[in-house]
Amino acid sequence: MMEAIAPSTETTIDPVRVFRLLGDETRLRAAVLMHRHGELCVCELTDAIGVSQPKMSRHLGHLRDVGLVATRRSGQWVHYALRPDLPAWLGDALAALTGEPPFADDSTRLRSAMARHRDQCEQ
Amino acid sequence: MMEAIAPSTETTIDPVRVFRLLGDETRLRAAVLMHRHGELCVCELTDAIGVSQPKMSRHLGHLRDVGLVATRRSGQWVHYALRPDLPAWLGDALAALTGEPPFADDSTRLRSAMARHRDQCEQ
DNA sequence: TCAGTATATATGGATATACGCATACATGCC
DNA sequence: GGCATGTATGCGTATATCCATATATACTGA
Repeated sequence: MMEAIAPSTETTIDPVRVFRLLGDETRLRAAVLMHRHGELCVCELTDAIGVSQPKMSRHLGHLRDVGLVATRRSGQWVHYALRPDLPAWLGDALAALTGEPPFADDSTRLRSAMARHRDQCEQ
Repeated sequence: MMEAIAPSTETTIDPVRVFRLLGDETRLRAAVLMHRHGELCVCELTDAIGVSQPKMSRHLGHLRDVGLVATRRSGQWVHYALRPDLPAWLGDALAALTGEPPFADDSTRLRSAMARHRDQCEQ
C-alpha cells in the first residue's frame, strides 16, 4: 500500500498502519488522552496510564515514527500531541472513545498527574 | 480490558481488539467491502481482494471470533456481513475509507466478481 | 455412494511485536 | 565538571501473528 506524507489538509497515513498502531492498549490510551487534553508530557502520560517510563517512551516513539504525533522539547521535558491534520474519521473515533473505560479513568488520573507536574513540566 | 457482548443497540467490543483486527490489510479491506456492499460470500471477497481462499477464510474467522461479522451458510456458500450493531465510529471510519485506495479498486473488482458468481453463490 | 466444489482448519515455519531491565542521551543546577 | 532528573534506545527474551501448503469438513448432484 502506498504511503505518502502530503503537506495538505489531512495527513495521508496508511490506514492499516493507523489501525495497527492503535491496536495496542498503551498507544490507544495515549492517543485518546492526547485527543482530549491536547499536548501532554511523557511524564503525565506515563503516570496517567500507569506504565513504566521506557514502555511509554517506546510506544510514543512508534506514534512519532509513523507521523501521528508531533513533539516539542522544553528543557528536560518532551511533550507529545496528535497532529492536527489527521484524518477526520480518526479524530471522530478517538472522540467517541473518550467517555468509555478505561479512557475516562485515564482522563481523571491525568488531571491528578497534571496537578502534580504543574510546576515541573510546565505547559 | 473488560470485554462483554451486550445485546443492546451497539455491540461492545474492546476497541483495542477492533483496531488490532483491522490493522491487517486483508481484514480491513474485507471490512470496507462488507460495509459498502453488505453481505458478501467468501468467494467474492477472495476474488475481489485477490488472496488465497485459506487466507481469506482465516481472516474472516478472526472477524467472526471477535463478533465483528455474522455468517450465513447457503448450501456450499458462506456469506459474511458486518454486524449492524457495531459502534458508530467504526462504521464512519469504514465509510470514510471507501473511496480511497486500495478500497475503491477492491470495490470495482468486487462488482466483476459478483457478476461472475451471480448464478453460483446466489444472494 | 462418489466425485466435485466451497470453506474451514491443521501444521510447520518465518517474522513481527511487546516487554523488563539496563543504559545512553539530553537538559539543568550547583 | 559532577550530579540529578527526564527521556530515548539497546538487548535479550517471550509471545503473537501471519503465511503457504495440505487436508478436513460441509454441501450438492448424478
